[in-house]
Amino acid sequence: MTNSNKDEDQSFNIDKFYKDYLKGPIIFKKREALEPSFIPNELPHRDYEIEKIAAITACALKGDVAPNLLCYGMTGTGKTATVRYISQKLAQHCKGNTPWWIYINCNVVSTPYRILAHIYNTINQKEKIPPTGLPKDIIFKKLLGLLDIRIKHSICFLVLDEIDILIEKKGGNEILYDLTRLNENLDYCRTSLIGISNKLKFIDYLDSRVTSSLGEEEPIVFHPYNANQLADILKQRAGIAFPEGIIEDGVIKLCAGLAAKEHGDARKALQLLRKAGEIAERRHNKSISESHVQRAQKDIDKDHVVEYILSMPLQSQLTITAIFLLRKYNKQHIITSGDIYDVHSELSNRIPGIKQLTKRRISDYINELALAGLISAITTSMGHYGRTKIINLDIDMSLVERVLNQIPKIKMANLLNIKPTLLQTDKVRLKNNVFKKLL
DNA sequence: TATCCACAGGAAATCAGGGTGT
DNA sequence: ACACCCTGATTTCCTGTGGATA
Repeated sequence: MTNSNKDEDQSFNIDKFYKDYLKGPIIFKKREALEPSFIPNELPHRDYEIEKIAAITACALKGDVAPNLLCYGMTGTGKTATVRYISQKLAQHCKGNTPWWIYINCNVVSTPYRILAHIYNTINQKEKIPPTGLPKDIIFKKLLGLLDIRIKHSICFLVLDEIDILIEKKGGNEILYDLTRLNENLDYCRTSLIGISNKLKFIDYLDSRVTSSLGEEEPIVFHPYNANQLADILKQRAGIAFPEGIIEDGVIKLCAGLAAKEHGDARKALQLLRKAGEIAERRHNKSISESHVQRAQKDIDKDHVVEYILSMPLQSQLTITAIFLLRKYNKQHIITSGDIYDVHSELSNRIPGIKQLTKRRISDYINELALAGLISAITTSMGHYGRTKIINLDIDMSLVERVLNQIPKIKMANLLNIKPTLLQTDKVRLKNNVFKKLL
């Protein structure tokens, strides 16, 4: 994995490991069946939603444009899967002009320019639009031409997944408006938009010009699955993914129950089952038991934290390092955003090529960390002593230390062993005493 | 009751780094 | 070489704020 555990792993023998691995019992028959991208032949408990979307999109079979459409629902309620399922079915029943489906995940393809370029590049694999450099209106015109020439008299569905993220950014409303007006500028081809959103309230931020066009049809709401429904989904997928008799009694129920607690997230349920299977596989067990699921649950939470921290920009990692140090060297100390700023400044001075940031920027980083659930930050007024955020680390200190140690620049500068100068002053001690009284 | 602290957080501007066509 | 484009990160500028204190 990393070279940080070198000492413990000295005796690791990779050849033996692979040989043993192959000798172990077969747990998976088809692992992909548990992946979020897998679309099964049947989607249990989504009949109502399938029927509605099928009704709205059916006119594409006769070559007519379908009205634009919005799908709402929390993560793991089957929105994307349902839309993909419909696209497959529609293609099966189409004679002649099969509609095009272009998927855009607005979390990945996140700017107006890139959305236009992505659509263009999906249709035209030969001559691609560069990732940056051209004016937007040029791309728009090129796209119009391409749609008329390549797609001609067919229908093109543009699926905007996680559309709420697009709206939050500047220019999001404009690009949506442009996309809703594509048909007015096209001679032959016709396009329909399907927006998929995790948030219900995102429609409030929508430009009224966009709302009227995107809200032609009543939005389709995907309700969370309950534990029984999740169990049905798991049984179906487990039947594909595992050979018979691998799963012990109660495993499905446990996965379903755990995921039902998290707003009925089917993705989480499937992830649990897959992870449990992988743990069983690694331990050379012949079947998957409830203890594997419990272990999987713990691993998933930890993995999430580790992955998140490692994927953050260095400045953000330094912010959490600052919080870590404040906690490490003074357990009683109340941490405020000002403290974090001071320590962050001290740390950034120790890493070559890293700029000291402003308070404003640190404030944003603190909010991001809080949003990710790594810390909690509560704005509190200390009266005469000002208004600030009181910050607490919400994850295990030893886990933070281990992860931060994996970041080369932090490890090299030995940041985790620096006692912040801030904590060595009397100023902070006095402030801390006043704050404690007030709280 | 006015004051004042230490920020919160919105909006717009700026900068650097990727690119374009001419 | 040059003028221009797009993006993401950050800075600058700004107004707002809850409640202990004088």
